[in-house]
Amino acid sequence: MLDKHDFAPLYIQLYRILRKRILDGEYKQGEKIPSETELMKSFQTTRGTVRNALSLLTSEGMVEQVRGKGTFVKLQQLKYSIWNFGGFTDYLKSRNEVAVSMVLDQKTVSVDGVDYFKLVRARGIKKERTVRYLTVDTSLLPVSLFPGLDRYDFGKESLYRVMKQDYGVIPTRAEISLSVEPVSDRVKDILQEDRSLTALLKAEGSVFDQNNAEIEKVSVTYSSSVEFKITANMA
Amino acid sequence: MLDKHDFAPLYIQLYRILRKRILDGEYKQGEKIPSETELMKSFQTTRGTVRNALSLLTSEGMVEQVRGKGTFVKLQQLKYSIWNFGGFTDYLKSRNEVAVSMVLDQKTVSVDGVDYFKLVRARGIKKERTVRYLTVDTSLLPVSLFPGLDRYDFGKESLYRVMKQDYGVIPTRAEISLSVEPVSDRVKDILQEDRSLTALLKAEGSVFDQNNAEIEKVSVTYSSSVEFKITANMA
DNA sequence: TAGTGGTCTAGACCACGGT
DNA sequence: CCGTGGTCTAGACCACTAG
Repeated sequence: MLDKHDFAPLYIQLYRILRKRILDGEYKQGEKIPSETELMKSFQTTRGTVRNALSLLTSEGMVEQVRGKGTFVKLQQLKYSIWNFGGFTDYLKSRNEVAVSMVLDQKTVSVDGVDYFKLVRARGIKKERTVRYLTVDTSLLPVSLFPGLDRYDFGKESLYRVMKQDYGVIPTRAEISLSVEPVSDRVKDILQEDRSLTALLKAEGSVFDQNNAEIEKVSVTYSSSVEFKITANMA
Repeated sequence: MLDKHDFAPLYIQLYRILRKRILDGEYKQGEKIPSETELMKSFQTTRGTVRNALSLLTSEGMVEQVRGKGTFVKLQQLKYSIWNFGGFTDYLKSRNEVAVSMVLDQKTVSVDGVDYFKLVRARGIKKERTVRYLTVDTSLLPVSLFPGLDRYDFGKESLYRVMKQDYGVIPTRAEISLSVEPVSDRVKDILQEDRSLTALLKAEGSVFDQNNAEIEKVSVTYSSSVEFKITANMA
């Protein structure tokens, strides 16, 4: 049931409930979920609120609404085999590579009145005696969620391991926008790119936890030697 | 003024009007546009309709709504978040845009002893009288799977519609590799990119049907105004 | 305090799909 | 025909911003 006095708006509460049911398999892939009218009644709310919740799910690609028929679970989750989001270190370990991180900058910044811990790292792999950096990452982590994060040495610690084990925050979903961006000479040198090259692939977005709270704003510039592969299901 | 008997819903009409004013510079970058209440009055409609229109502009990144202050023009280069594979036409239709295709090349080629129908198209949207091309696509379709495909005019037909309806082939999965690639002046001109720009985002890969048979080799070059968005689940 | 956008209610009519 | 989602109306109260 929805709680009028909850911190979150009703439509967000409903959205979370429906989302959980889908992810838990209560509503299965391709199946019809209750109609807007049914949701209205069972959650004792109005259609506007129900539609706000459903429009969130629709924009996330989790359900599809069809006029005259109903709302169906889509769950076409774009899978990707790609670096970084959700486990650079783990990914490399599974490939029998040794991950290395170099902290380029580390400080507290304020954006729109919110304090963030800003972490800029070059990340790559070590082979024999040589290190090859593959990405330059900038992470913004809310101080409110991760107090004392500046105590860690992220040249040695994995950020995601700390988030999970020491703060109990589990990265669950990432919304990422890709673009081609000009890069500075400094970044080119770090990634061992030729100075004559002008632009690199950049991924920018947010990472969310299981409660759909934004836990990290992230921006990653990829070396041209990285292959960015994704698999998309379009059923 | 909005027309109740128009083909398009009121909020789409209002959305188009506001978008035009922004693109024409009537509302300038960073400026405040009329409040929801003012729009209600001047267009003789209700707040729900106004908010539907504004939420379209917001999701496109053309305006930003700030509680207590107002709605401001963002205009960070209008970005289209497009997932091209599996439904360029459908995607645009869902946004009430008109998709346009221009065939740049069309012939039969042989690769490794296999015959393919090669189709090169520029694809984009039409607004009023102007066409804006967003991608340049190259498709290689096996002649064995699609005999007689050269009869179609893909300046008018949707390739995926023909594949599904006329050949019963349903695109199900795509494996795509992203990279930053130098582009020719010809492509720059088509996508209305500055000549000084050197590289664009390119997606290259294969599309498979429900039986996991490769039905299309594809290569897409994206205009820099396209925002390539993905959602990744990392659970 | 006045104005803004954020949320919510309680209705209404419509176009569409399936019976 | 009925049920579905799509659109629209006409209000309401709230939290936030600014003068």
